[in-house]
Amino acid sequence: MSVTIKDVAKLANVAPSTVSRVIADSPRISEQTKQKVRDAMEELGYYPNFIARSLASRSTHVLGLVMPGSADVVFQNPFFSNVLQGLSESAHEKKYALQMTTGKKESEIYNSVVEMVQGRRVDGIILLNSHINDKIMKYLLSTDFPFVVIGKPYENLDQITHVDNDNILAAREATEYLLTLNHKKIAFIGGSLNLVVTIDRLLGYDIALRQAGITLNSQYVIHEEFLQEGGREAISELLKLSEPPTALVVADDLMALGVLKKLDEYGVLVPKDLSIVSFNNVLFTEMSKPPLTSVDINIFDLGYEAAKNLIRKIENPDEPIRRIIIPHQIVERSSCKEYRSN
Amino acid sequence: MSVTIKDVAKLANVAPSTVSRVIADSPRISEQTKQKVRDAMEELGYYPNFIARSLASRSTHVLGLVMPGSADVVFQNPFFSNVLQGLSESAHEKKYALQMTTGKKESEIYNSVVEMVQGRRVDGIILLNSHINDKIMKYLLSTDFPFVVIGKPYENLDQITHVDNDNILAAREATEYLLTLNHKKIAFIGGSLNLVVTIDRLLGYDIALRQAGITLNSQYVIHEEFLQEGGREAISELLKLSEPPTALVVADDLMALGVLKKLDEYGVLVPKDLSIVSFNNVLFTEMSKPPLTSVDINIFDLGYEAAKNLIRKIENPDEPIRRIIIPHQIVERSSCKEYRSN
DNA sequence: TTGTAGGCGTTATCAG
DNA sequence: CTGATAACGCCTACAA
Repeated sequence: MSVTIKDVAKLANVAPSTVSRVIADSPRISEQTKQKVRDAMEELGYYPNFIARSLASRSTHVLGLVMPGSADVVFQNPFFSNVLQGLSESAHEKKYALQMTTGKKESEIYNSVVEMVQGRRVDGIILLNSHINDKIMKYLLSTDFPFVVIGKPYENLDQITHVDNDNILAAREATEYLLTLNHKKIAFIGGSLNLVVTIDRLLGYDIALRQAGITLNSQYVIHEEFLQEGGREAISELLKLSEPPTALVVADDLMALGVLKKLDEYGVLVPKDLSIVSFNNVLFTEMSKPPLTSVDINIFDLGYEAAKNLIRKIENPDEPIRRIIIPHQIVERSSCKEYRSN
Repeated sequence: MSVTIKDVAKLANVAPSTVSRVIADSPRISEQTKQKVRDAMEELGYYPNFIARSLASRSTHVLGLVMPGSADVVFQNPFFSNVLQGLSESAHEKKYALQMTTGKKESEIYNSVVEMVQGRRVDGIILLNSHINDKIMKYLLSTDFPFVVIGKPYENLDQITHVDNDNILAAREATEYLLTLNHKKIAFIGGSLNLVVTIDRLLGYDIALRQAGITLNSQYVIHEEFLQEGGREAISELLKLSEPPTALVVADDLMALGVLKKLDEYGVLVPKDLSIVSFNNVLFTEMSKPPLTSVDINIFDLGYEAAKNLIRKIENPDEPIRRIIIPHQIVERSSCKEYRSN
């Protein structure tokens, strides 16, 4: 069928094993024969068969990416494209391919992962969306198959290499930014408490308030899905309060966009009546009306580092467990304003 | 190392080939031995090695997705996540994995594709972003390796299975919609003319105008990248005209968002002063201010059908070339208004 | 219905 | 520095 190592060997008058060595650029082959073999490869249009190579070398040079359920809203979030871009670029630089797996239900995804791992389809795995009680993480940990998580594992922190932001600090800073602007009544709108990101950002918010001597008002904390629809629901509840907040910490840009929309419907002006700071700093934050002040978490880097460290781990089993923290910074735009009590 | 077909064979007291047949659920094996073998597999925790299976059967059950350059703006477009979602779901249903390949430059991407194909890494390939003079398409065509394109090939239309919208019609309808609202001065803002989508949408726009007896004003046609930044550049040129348009056909939602932003800066009100209809109907169209009237092209389906038809083609080489057209429909929101001349 | 043996295209381990 | 030869784990005639 297609041209194999044997054909090349024959044409170059060497043994197949020699050709193999030339492919690997082994230093123990004379430049002369190398050239001879390369010419033969060229002439025949030879390309190594990756599958055969994988089988023999027991490594695929493929990274597996576990995606949120295909019906999942997370998919729609620009966050996703951004990590993917980082992962993709990093993998490509190191000559690794990226393979993704999905499923509709959690259990389906779990099975896909098991198949990937046991079936030796990939050399390592990247986990997105760290949440409480993650079975996949536990499984991976039990098989000690190379993997990294983007975000922060809920358990076994010191046994899992992960790439994350310091979300506690980030949320704290975001909240402090609002406090600096003289806001006292600051609400928090976040996604599901099953997600570790939500937990961390809520924590940071809480810490900032405490330090400012403000006790957390439980009516000011709302959890919705990380989707704009969620943000919209949340807002009406807040506005009904007898003492509505003057500022909002929103855990995701897309949600913030929904909030903005809803506020507009209610005739609430941003930032005049209400200030908003959100997270992620995705593309459209500067396109919204008003442009959103958002915490840039450098999503691309999250992906880039994740792939990079996974590959490290694959190629060097003794690589220590690492916790990589990607820096963040508040990007000020026009959704916040100093509060004046009159 | 890990448990193989031989271990199972031994435990079940059968030959390895029998185990192989049980895996393939061959009808020529008695239910009795099947059960016996399955029990053994269960007991040993056996999982077939995909790599070995691929090598022997000469098929990988992997689809290759060729992505735009990793630095490319297209990556940022929600369009991308949406096709991916469709591809992913479809592939998963048929038990195929999805593998992506990137590169920064066109040539790098080309090489990745050749490697994928010659290296037998994948069983078929999905091409995104059809443009003029696509070398990858030509290469694939020359090797008659299974592939489908999402969008419309520029050449060899009848030799390439592709999944597309009727973009000419869609653009025509979008323009007619504006004409119905009494607009006469309608401008077109599109992406690069290298992209077939742009060509088609421009064509549809032109047809609609002609039919309405309006001759195309070349100053009304502007091409920019499919990114919001592009949209913003475009707008200032238009507003400088002595007879600025009263309506805009914008070839992409993200661009339209940029346009909206720019218009806002210039104090132009939408839809009062200017009507806008755009394409794709991605998530944020309903979140913008004002919500955008957009042509829904059912992006998910584009992806879903692409994967589905590629798999068909892989599993049945005699499958005819197909042209699959995904329907579209205008979703009316608040960015268009009837034009009154006074 | 089941077993035997060879092959898929490489890499790896020995020799030499 | 290079050549045999045996894996890698599974599939598939062919034989029984």
